Amino acid sequence: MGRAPCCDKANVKKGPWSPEEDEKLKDYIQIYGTGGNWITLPQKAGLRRCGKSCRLRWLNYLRPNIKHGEFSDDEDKVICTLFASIGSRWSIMAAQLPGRTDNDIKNYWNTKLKKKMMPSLISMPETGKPLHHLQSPNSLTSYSYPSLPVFHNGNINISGPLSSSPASPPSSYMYSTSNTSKYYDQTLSIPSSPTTTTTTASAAAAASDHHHHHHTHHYPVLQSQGEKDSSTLVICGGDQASSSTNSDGGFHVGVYDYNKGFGKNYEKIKGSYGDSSLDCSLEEFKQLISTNLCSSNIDNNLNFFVDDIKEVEKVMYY
DNA sequence: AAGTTTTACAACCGCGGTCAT
DNA sequence: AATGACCGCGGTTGTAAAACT
Repeated sequence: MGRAPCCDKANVKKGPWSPEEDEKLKDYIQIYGTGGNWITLPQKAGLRRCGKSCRLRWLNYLRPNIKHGEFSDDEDKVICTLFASIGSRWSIMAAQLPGRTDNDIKNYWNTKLKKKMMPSLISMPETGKPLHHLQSPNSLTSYSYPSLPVFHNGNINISGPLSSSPASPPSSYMYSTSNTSKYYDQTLSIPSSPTTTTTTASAAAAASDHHHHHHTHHYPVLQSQGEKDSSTLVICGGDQASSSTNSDGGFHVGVYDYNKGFGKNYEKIKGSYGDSSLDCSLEEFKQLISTNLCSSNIDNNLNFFVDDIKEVEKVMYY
């Protein structure tokens, strides 16, 4: 037999939190902490809420040092960078952006950033062959590419820590926003399935998850290599970039120049450029990948892969 | 000014992994 | 070992505010 039920579902309040409830929760946690048990917390704090709801409210809104309001350009870039390499791992992104929550980032991406980026996706003429012929024959559980080219943009360098938090994840996982223009070799070590970690240390925990039974992938980050201040970004989101309704996994790709925006020679995807372009199917994105990478002016010196552990084609492209 | 549509974001839901009983 | 709750995560929904017609 399991534990006792967490709460009386019929007797808990739902919906927006009142200022009084906020105060109660804040006061309680400031005095007693969460005690590592959200389920008993609401009762102790005198709240008619589910523990899960309290946790969410605290983490996303009441917790100290939460940043609200506009995202900076640097934050935009970090989000784009991470989305390009790891997809919708919002909690990992949040770990790289002090004061931002995964929910914040998720909302920001879905409502603003995606729209900002997607209309400029380049769709090249369908002349390139699909990359399936380059697919790795092996079903690998781990990738680690030496000297991977990484993408960078004018401001983001993937190396040093973004924050100086003592709980910073390993530097191999960190992004900085310094303005120096250098190239770095970089892999991201991210478990294919997030493990149970604390929110603040999720990235570190994820990055150090090699011993765990989860598959650990070293995600290459793509960069157009060329002149020193190239700011071309190859966006190729992971499978989790898709909504849950996409059972075959999402894969987003595009080329973005932070200085100029996306190239102007994009074309409509199945004639649906515009608002509906945001709803491009996975196949369209894959096509985009194929055509872009086979025929684009992006340097061929790219490493490219898709995670086939999750039943998406795995491609290595050098 | 009123009605309609769009946007932004807080909160909920459901899932997978973990853990307590 | 089996069962079922807990936890954290990502996706989705609800709704108030803003923008538009």
